[in-house]
Amino acid sequence: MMFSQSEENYIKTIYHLEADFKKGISTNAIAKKLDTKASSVTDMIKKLSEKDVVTYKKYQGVTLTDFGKKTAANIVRKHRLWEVFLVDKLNFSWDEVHEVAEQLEHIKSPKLINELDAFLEYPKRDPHGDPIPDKEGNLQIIEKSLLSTLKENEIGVCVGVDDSSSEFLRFLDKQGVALGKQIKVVEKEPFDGSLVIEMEGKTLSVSNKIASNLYIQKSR
Amino acid sequence: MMFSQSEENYIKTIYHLEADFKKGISTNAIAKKLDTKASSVTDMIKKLSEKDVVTYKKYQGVTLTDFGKKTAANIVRKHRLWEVFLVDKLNFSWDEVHEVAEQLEHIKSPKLINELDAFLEYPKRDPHGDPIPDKEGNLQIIEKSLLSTLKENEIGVCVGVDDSSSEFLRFLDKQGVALGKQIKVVEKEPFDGSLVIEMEGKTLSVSNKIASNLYIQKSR
DNA sequence: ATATATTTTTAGGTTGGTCTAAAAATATAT
DNA sequence: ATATATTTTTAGACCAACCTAAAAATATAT
Repeated sequence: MMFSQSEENYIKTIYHLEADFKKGISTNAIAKKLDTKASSVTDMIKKLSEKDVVTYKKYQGVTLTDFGKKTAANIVRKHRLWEVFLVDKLNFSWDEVHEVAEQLEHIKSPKLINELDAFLEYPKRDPHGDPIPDKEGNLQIIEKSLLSTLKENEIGVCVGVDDSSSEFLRFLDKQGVALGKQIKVVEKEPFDGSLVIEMEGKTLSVSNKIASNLYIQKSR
Repeated sequence: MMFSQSEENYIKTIYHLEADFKKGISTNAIAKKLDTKASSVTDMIKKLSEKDVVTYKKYQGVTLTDFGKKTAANIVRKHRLWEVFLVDKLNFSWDEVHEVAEQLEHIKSPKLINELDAFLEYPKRDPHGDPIPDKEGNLQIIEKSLLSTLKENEIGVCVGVDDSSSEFLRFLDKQGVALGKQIKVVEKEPFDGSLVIEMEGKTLSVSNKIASNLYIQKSR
């Protein structure tokens, strides 16, 4: 089955929404993510339902079928592999990759994506720490916690970001925060939720907003 | 100015046709190349004319403006750089690259293409020997002659193909013919236009059809 | 429980890119 | 030079993907 770019964008969006909110994704939620109107979403949902990508009952929201999930995982796989390519080979920084990967993910060629995977030496994560689904659509889940949920003296490694907006990522760059770096919570400030952390010997203070968008894999 | 994929395909097609037949490309010629109907071409031509990509007088065919030429060269640049990438980095063979490059050429990101160019070490030719336009749209012309026009005992290097169909390219692969190989015409057979050549010490006979699709840069 | 607000769907319209069929312009042949 | 053939354009339609505005269904508040 072949999908248009537009269809692929809907499929991917529903996939991401399901990861956050389980089943029954609302028309409005999709419309908001894709920056379209609810009526457009209804139209597309009907088409995707015809194609057995989603199950749909009027007014009850939408859920990906197994086929839909697999299709979505494949698009995400392509998106994230391209992101790795852009960062590792073409000197993009992690805040620049998204919009280009949004285009590249729609290129249709199984050989291309398999060869790219091999060329990049089968990466497991994209530049933001998100896992790359394998050919079958399975993706390994990592134990990760928001930095803001760590207790004092807990130690972990930075493995991902929740918000991946350019502003946030550039801010992290400026602070010297990057994936793989070890972080130790030195002190938590109950007043505003900010916390003092230690990273590469240096001590710095991060606001609650930052801490709620940084994922840490706890060491134990 | 931003162009749709469809517009870009028309622009590129007109560019290639102009390279072969100078100015005033006919509606039918474009329709044939793009495998569409003449009426569709007329519609699109009007739009491209509005956007100052082509000059157009009813019934008189179409010619690219300077702006159109530059736009076209940029698309061709992208197409050919991607072809180099596919062959050099992803193990594609020269007969497999075209349709994927047809998709990749529409990706919009100046940074992407400049970094790709650098990553590939500024290649001057694509895998079929065709020149890659530079950022300004200039492309270096090489002195090349069809193998069929060489005289006996003339020597040259294989620098390109005219027909780049998969069948032809795979045939060349089978014969051991590749870009950069030195070829010497040993004998010309006036009867059927076939000729005997010497390549890497081996002697082989090639039909006129082959010889009329292989470009040689003469040594002198 | 009823009224009000919100969400979702329907109905109908727009745009880009395509098509067919017919009309108009140009080219070719005798 | 006129008739015929070919090419090109126009007119009108279709489809995908979007839109607005109104109607229908569902959710919320008192």
